[in-house]
Formats: sequence, structure tokens, C-alpha cells
Amino acid sequence: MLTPSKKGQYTLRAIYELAKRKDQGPTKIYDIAAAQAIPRRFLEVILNQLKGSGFVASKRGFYGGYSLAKEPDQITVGDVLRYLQKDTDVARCLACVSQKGCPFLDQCAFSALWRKVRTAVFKIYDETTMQDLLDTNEPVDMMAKCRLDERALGAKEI
Amino acid sequence: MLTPSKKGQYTLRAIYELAKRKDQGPTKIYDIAAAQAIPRRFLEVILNQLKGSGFVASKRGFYGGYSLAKEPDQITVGDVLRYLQKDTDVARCLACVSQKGCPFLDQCAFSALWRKVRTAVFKIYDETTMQDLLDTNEPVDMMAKCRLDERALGAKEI
DNA sequence: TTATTTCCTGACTGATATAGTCAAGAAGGA
DNA sequence: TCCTTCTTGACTATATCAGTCAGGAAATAA
Repeated sequence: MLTPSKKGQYTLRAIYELAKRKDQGPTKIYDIAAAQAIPRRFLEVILNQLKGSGFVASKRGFYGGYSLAKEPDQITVGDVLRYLQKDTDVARCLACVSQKGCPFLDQCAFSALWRKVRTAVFKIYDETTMQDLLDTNEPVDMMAKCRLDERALGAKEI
Repeated sequence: MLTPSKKGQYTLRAIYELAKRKDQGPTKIYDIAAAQAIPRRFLEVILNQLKGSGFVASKRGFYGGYSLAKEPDQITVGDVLRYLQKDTDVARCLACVSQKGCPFLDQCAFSALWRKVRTAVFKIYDETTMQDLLDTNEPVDMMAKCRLDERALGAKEI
């Protein structure tokens, strides 16, 4: 799981969106979903799983929604991905790319390679904060949003 | 597909095994399968797909089998993985980890990040030749083989 | 020539993980 | 009281991946 699944990417996008709106009070699930092109129902599940993470806070009712619980420069991509992985990592070779039951245990010819890759990838993830993503992307976000709105017109339900 | 699927790993292992036996004439599928703990029937499929790759050569009949068609230091992990990917990469954002149909096209906040990761990973893959794998792993291979043989006793069919 | 051994090929099946949906309820505000 | 929003868990769909099978073709041996 070095490369995030769709769910992982939705999670990152959702947090990114909250970072972008961090001074605007709670954001509704619907709005996050629309802004980041995430299926709304699915996003409900995702945000729910983020409960104990400390990245986000929620509030119910009329003025409810989600908001960021930390400063954007205090959340790295690595933090988020690690949180998502936390339950799925049982009884497997830490180096191996394969999920479980490696017949070579830690002696496989490739284990050093996988370890190297893993390290390199997480180094990048750990060096990237939400603030970094905001900084490098501010100028083009408007364009992205336009294109998104166009698409939203043809969509059934978000 | 930055991290190889099981099939991708089997492929690498098979080539690795051939590299190890490169001076012993053709090796039978069965023997490769046994040595590397790969399901035999599946390995047939895999080796078949390696046909046009130039990594391996095959020969039928009594003294038949597979052999390496290049020197081990002329085959990198990157070469192999790229060969396997060659047909699966249609119409998707080159940077994105997600499979297809990104609504953000090339403007997504994460695209630079994914690109970075992709580059870092393939740098490692491209720097690793089969010879490297042989060199770093020679001493422990015997042990791995022992453990494998133990397991083979309990196996139905290899 | 015949038998045996091996690779060759494509179609088929099954498992598993991922993606996504739904419905009913609880809390907060108007 | 009513409406809006999050909450929760169970449910379903789908796609990819992993693996199997059967029958044929080439190479060698006898």
C-alpha cells in the first residue's frame, strides 16, 4: 500500500479541501464532495473513519460540518496514509510489496529492494504537508474548479 | 502500478532464478516454479507473456526449458516492470496513482507529488539489475531454499 | 515411426479487495 | 416542532487479480 487506493486519495483530497477552507468554519460533507469530485455517500464513510485521527473535527446540525483540527503545516501526507494503514498491516514481511504469506520470510532476494522503495516513498510523503500542497497549487485551483463545475452539470447525484 | 502485483513479483523471481542458473542450460518451468514458490500453471502464463521481451528464450522438447537471453547485469527491475505495464497504460494522467478518469486532469493538487514518487521509485528500479540481486543475496539463498523444501513436502502440486 | 517430454495458447473459473449505496437514527439549531 | 446535518453499520456491486485446465505443437529419444 505504498500508492494510495482511491479511498486513500479521496481521504487526502478531503483533508486538503478542509485545509483550503480552514478559516471559514465547518464545511458540509456535500460541499467537500462536490469540490473534490468524491461520491458523497462514500465520503461519509471515509470521514467517519477519520474520527479518532485528530486531523478533523465534526459538528452536527444546521451550521454543522467538518473542519480541520490541526494547522495545515502540521499534517503530512505520510501521517494520513499511515493512519489509514494502521489496521491492515498484520503478519506480513515489512519490506515486501505482496500482502501476506511470503514463503521467503525475510530472506528473499528482493526484500532489500522493497525496503528501499518503501523508505524512499515515505520520505516524500513525510516531507509533504497539506500547507505545501496548498502553496504549490493555489494559482491553478480556480481553473480546476471551473472544469469541475462543468462536469457537475451532467452529474446525477453528488 | 508502482508496486508490482503478485504476478509482477513472480515475473521478477522467475527471471532472477534464470539469472542464477544462467550457465546451466535451459531450466524447466517446473524447476523455476519449485525454486521460487510460484504456482506452476500460472508461471506458464507468465513466461508466455514474456515472449517478445527479449529477457528470456525458450526451447521445447526433452532437453527444453527457459534460459536467460541477456546478461544479468543488462536486465534491470525497471526494464521488467515497464515491459509488464506496457499495455495497461492507456488514457490516464501519468502522474496520478489512480487508474483512470481523473476529474482534475493535470491540474490536481497532488499531481506533482505523485510524479515525484513515481520518479523516485523508478530511479531505484532502474538502478537495480538482476546481477545486483544475485550479488547481495548469494549467501542466504541456501537457507531460503531449505525452508522452501520443507514447505514443499506439505504441498499438493507445484 | 512412435512415444515422451516439454513448452504453447487461449479460454475459463474463483477469490478477494475495493468502491460505492442505503436506511434509520441522533444531535444541533431555527 | 421541524429541518438540517452528521453517525453508524450493514449491505451490494464490480473489477481486478490470481490461478486452473485442456488440448495442441515442437523437439528429442528409442
